[in-house]
Amino acid sequence: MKFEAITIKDIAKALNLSVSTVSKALRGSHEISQETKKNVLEYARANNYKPNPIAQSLKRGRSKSIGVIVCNIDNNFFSQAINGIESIARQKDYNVIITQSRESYEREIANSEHLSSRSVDGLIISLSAETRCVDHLIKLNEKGLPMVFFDRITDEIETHKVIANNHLGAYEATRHLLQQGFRRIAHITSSRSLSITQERFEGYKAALQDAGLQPDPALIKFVQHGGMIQEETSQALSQLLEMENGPDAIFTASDRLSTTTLSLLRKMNIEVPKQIALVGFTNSISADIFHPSLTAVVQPALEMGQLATELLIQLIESKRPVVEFQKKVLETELKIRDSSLRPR
Amino acid sequence: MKFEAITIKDIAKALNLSVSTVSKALRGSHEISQETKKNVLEYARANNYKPNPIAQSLKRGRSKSIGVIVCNIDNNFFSQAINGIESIARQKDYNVIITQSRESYEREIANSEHLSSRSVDGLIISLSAETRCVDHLIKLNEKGLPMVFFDRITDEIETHKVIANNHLGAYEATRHLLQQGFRRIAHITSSRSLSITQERFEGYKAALQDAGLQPDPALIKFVQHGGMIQEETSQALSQLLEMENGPDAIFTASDRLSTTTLSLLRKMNIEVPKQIALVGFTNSISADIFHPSLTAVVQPALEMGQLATELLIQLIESKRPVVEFQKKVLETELKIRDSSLRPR
DNA sequence: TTTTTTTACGAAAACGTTTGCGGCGAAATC
DNA sequence: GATTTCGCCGCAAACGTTTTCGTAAAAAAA
Repeated sequence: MKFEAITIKDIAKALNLSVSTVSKALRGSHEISQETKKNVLEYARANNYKPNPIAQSLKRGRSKSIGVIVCNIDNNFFSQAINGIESIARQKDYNVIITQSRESYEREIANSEHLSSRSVDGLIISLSAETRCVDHLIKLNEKGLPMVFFDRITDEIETHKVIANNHLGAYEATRHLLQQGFRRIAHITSSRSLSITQERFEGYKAALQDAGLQPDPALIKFVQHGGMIQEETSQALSQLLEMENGPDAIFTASDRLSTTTLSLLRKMNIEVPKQIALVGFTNSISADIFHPSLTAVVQPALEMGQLATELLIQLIESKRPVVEFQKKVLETELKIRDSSLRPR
Repeated sequence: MKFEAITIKDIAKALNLSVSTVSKALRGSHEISQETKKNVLEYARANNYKPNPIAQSLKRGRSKSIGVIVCNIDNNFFSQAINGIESIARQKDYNVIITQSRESYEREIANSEHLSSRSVDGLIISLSAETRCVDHLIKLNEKGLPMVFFDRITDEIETHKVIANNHLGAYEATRHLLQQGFRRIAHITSSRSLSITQERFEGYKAALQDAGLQPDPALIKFVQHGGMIQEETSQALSQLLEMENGPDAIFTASDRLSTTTLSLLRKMNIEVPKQIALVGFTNSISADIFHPSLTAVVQPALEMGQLATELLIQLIESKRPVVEFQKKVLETELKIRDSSLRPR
């Protein structure tokens, strides 16, 4: 509110009461008579009184808001997760401040410090691709700021975590390609430092090994910024295509990476899946109208966001310090479409 | 910060100064000696002092934050616009609180009130599809809360507005279809109450009329929630397809509507553009890997977000009340791809 | 030396709340 | 009738700042 904005003081003056009485009446304290309460509540409602959250924050030391740090909003997985976060937060009367690291370590630090100094009551965070060191978060955590990690997590901080079953998701995707008869399956993935990268990589390798194949290092490409910088993806893809004994299929390990790879293959006039098959992690709602429609490992993004938020609020509102932390693993779903089907 | 968090008081105590002196020193006031300033600054830096923004907000009556209300984050146009908003905001040291109306009038009201009571310094808003009455915003505006509309605007409030050239964008899209030889061009669009709906509708009609054609009301479908509810889109599309003299092309007027329509057509095994051509408004970065690749009117979403934010901050920081308001119109771009090409 | 100006700092109020504590009148207990 | 209890309310401090005003001491002017 800018101009007027009625305060407790105004109510007190109007009703000939003290501010403390009004405050207590509004909060329904037992030490205020029914009649006074009624008067105050009525007057408050009639004049559209809204407590000033800034003052409340200052006084109570909590802001009823939670901060979110993701690498990028403009990404189906994260925007869906944010929908989940928002739905729970609004239900529990918290509000949400969203920030983007854009895969930059610097910005992740800046955002986390900014949020904490703005007194968010807790943090939901998915690490940036550049992040190798989480000291900035450890510091905040030690100061008592509750936090929950989701998707891209770290082992260095003990707190609740929510992830998809990346290992199994990647395993199933790779196995599916193997079942279709592909043998030279390349893997384009994100920064090596990311937990999701490692987990999905392991799943990929496990599937190959279970099929009696050795992973070929030449077929594995790490893209530093997870597809945010198209040039990086393009370079990785070109290297694969220039091999004398190149891949007959590609498994891409992140949302942006998958769409970019498909787009690049199309620009190069490489037919999918005829020349190269493709399976990717993606939460794009348009995967079925791609050309070809894209076989995808989809994560329960909405549920992950919801769960992370529930855990965070639990942490925030817990009376005694929480010492037992959970790592929730939600299942992915493999949606088989055209891009991975062996042409007869 | 939770536990410790060093305050001005702590600095004052440590340096044997008063709080006011420290405060002034930190802000570089001229009435503090160089030496004291140096001491204070040094101590502050050494102990990682960060002013408490909550206290500052309370004192100064401004929060250095701006609120954003869009219908849906999970939408390319809006997530790109938000990227633009965030980039300018961070540059000018504001932070951004994002909320979603999800096309609901109720939630738009709730969000706007919540944001204003949280003392955002200004509002950037794109109206929901359900919104017919903007009294809630008029009230806030009259109270002195600066606001800027973008994309889905209203004539009932005098303030800065940022839109794309919807009329021309729609005109060009329709003309392109006409040039390709299509004659029965349907139009699937959002809620009638939306400014973008009207502007795009007018552009569509103008193109038809300039080609000597009369718009056929039977070919025009208004979808209440702008494609957020798939069933609504599906129904509109079915009605078009069941006509005895149905359309040979469709022009969809919003992001979600376009992808949903393409998806539905594919599910129905209707070939695009062979049986029906398609042009849509969309900012999807994947439009070129759709099947078929989608001819699209794309809006300068990022720039729109940036411009809206610049205008808002201008409004917020202006000394005297602004009375002259601008309506910025940015040009769209028609990206011609396969979905609209007349098969030979 | 006395007066004026300047410099450098502190006291205190204010922003809008919440909350512990003390007080006062009336009812209840003895 | 004196004491205790209890219901109801106000005072004042506190949260961390910013800002106005007052005032010492030092410097400059007389």
